[in-house]
Amino acid sequence: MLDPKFLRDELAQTAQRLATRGYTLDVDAIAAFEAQRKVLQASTQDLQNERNVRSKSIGKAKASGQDIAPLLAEVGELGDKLDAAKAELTELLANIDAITAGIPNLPHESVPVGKDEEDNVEVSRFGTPTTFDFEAKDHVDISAGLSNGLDFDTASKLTGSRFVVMHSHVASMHRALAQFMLDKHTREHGYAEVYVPYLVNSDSLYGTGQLPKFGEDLFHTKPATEEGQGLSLIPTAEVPLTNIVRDSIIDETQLPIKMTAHTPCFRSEAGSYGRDTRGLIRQHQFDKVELVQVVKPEDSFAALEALTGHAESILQALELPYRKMNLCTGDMGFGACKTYDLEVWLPAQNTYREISSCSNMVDFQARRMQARYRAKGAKKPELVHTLNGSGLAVGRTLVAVLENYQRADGSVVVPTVLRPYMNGLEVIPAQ
RNA sequence: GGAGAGGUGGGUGAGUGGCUGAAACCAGUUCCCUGCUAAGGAACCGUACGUUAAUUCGUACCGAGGGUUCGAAUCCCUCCCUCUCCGCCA
Repeated sequence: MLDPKFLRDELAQTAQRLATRGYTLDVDAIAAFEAQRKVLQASTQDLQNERNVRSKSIGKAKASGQDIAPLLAEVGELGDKLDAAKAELTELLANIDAITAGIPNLPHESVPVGKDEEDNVEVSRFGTPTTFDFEAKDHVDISAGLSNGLDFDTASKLTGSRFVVMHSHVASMHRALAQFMLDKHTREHGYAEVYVPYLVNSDSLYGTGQLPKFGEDLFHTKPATEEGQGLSLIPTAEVPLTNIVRDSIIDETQLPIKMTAHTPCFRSEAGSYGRDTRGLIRQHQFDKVELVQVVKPEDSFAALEALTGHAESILQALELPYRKMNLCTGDMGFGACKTYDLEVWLPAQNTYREISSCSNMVDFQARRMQARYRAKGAKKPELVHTLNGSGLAVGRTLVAVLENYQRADGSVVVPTVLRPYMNGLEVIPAQ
């Protein structure tokens, strides 16, 4: 959510900046609603003041034994007028809320202006794309030669499409990857490990920006109605981790807060029917190790660089070739002010694919969550800045390892850093 | 799931219809006294929105949402959460 004052005062400028990300701000509607709001709010408060004053005088009159009947008669129609004004104001505020809650974040000035992923800007590259002196297989074919490591048929029997069952060494490598990531972030990068619920309420989803606009991307435990309090499966650990600081005022000395969690993530993938139907790339359920930081406003852009570096360090340790992209205005997520995507090299697809997305949300989520901190000596608490990033998506990392570490005989080498987590196994043998 | 008790400001905790935006204590901030590895005294000390020259004034908020009333932290209803006992269970 944007600063309502800024939105009001800099309406034209806001509209212009939002246009770069393909969002059309209804300037006229907002201006009209705001003008109404100001008048209506003032008049409603005046009515309330009058009622308070009169009620108080009734109380005093009664206490001193006077007859209060005439006073009561005077107040008669005040209540009706007040109720009407309140109702009108409530409706107006709801209308304004509906608009502002759906406005995406403003892009940072360092974000390239562009329409879609074609306009993202490559920042850096690590490693050189893996090449083979045999025809590279994709992870589905590779795993088929490894005791059916990835078993999509059984998963579709159990549940449906876009789910997977993993077997034996592949399952254990999947676990090893998550363990390795958590260990690295907690031991080397200063993140505190956190275990969180996988079901969250709608307040949490509103706080991080999934609601009210993107409810259809989530799995809900019961139909999400307007009043519904049904729980939803988390689409990312960003939701529970970030909402830990919702509705709280943090002492300055507690910042920065750096948290990491390994969780499954559940996404309905409603808008991607034909895309990535093969393999592990786009699943309804996947594991991810998430990084979240809560920082002081002046630190957030430096924190984004650091956090992205933490995610990169996993790819580097696994010696997977990747590139770092600065997302353009048109390709960024709803709440992001600036985002780096990390894209890993997938030989079979002969391309780079997203494996991590690291964003600085600045005060966008903090304002929705009312997450603030108090600086020493400051009278007013100030909104914190929040950041999050995948460190990394475990399923896609498994894909990248299988494809980049495959050998001509169908076996797959286990990356050195994972071997301690896999009982010293050096190679997953072909069947 | 059953029975009972509760949810008040950073913390503890008063407050059952008006003089309570909220006692008291602790923590915190500032000042005074004192000079020493302590203590004593005083003041300040919630958040948001609107308004103002202003820390001025106004409005709202005592788990959330409704209701009763001229007036609700206080009464009624619904929901959420916490605690105790019982049941069940990984």
